[in-house]
Amino acid sequence: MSLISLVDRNNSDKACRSAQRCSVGESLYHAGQEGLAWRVAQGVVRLDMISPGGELSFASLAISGDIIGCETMLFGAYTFSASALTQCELTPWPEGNKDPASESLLQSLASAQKRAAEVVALRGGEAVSRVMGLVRLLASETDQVVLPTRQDIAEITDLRFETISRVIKRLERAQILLPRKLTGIHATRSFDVDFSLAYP
Amino acid sequence: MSLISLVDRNNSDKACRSAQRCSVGESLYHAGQEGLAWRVAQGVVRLDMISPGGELSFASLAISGDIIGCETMLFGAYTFSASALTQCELTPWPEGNKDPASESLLQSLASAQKRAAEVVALRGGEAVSRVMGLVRLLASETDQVVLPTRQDIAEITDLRFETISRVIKRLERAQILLPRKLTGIHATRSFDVDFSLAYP
DNA sequence: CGAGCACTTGATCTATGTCAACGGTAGTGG
DNA sequence: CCACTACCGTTGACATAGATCAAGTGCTCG
Repeated sequence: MSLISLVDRNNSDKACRSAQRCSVGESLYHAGQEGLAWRVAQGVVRLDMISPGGELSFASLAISGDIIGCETMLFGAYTFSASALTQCELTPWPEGNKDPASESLLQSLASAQKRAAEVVALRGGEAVSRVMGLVRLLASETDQVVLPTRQDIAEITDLRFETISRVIKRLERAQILLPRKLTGIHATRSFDVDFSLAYP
Repeated sequence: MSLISLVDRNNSDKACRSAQRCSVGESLYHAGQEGLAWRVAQGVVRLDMISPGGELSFASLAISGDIIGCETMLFGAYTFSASALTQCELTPWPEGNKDPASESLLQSLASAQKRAAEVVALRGGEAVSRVMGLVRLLASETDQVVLPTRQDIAEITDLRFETISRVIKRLERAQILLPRKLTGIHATRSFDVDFSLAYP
């Protein structure tokens, strides 16, 4: 968990009116700021909230199709901070010039509740199954993943990064995760590794 | 976690068109059934989903103001099973005869996301703080709680009931939870105890 | 009375946390 | 170019919170 003051120095936030592509690890917006609501068109977004101690702590995930930041339309400020866990694409919401249709809002509400249940499941049970749960979520439809940092995975699953490191190594040795050093387009950070899932 | 076949034998579900009061522990509806969507007007509801293994596993909480079961309006069946963690009151949703206004849906979406973050927080950190977190959630606005069974608390916080028992006893001895045997109206089960929070 | 359920408590085990050392890869500045 | 710092990741040794197993209490219900 980084201190807010540190996070605030990161000025790479996205805030314009058109569709946005963002790369792994990138910060999208911060709690307390003004801004738009977005639909996650591609990828997985990590949401954090400001804990009583003033640090950012993991709050939830949003994946393809989910709406994030809609609090701004009610309160004029984001409740959560958002960052990209995988490559992702955001489009401003509500879409086009039409009013948010209650049909689509109802769908969003239902899928938000489903998502919540999935995230809750990532924080229960044994370490291996939590990590695999997250990997499956990240890999959904792709079966190729660039994993977030061990620290990110640790905060999402409520484990320690050393544990995550050991778990992932174990999965590699068991040939369940098959690493491939990234050479091409996707590699944004030196330590990025592309994994395929042997048994998705 | 009980098997579905066992749970299905419980026929005490609520399903009529008017406001419903339900007492602690009562089952409200089951995943897969048809039924209405509800607004939780009072109390706290536990939602479970059917895990891969076929058992019911804790999915989320809904508290005063939240909308539950709205999936039925889209899919014709509940995704989750619901049961009352505290005394609670449900009103059919959408309210009255009006269409679900997109304003109120937007609010519901935002508060669902907030709720998700709260539930996630109940599954991280030390045992004591998880339990206290839940107790505070249950006691919000009342500072008097009838706790759910240790087993319920255990499933919500991803701990074991023996651990919950030890934690609660510890909090009692530290005078943070002040037990009072229930005599009156609220006691629905022999083992119910009313707690006040010393430092809410 | 016996069976069932919720709870308590002790003894012991273990998965995960904690601490610490080390390697690889930028990036920065002299 | 090299030294230096800052991350990210791996691995070992050891500590511990919580899990597991087991026994026992009190209450209710038939």
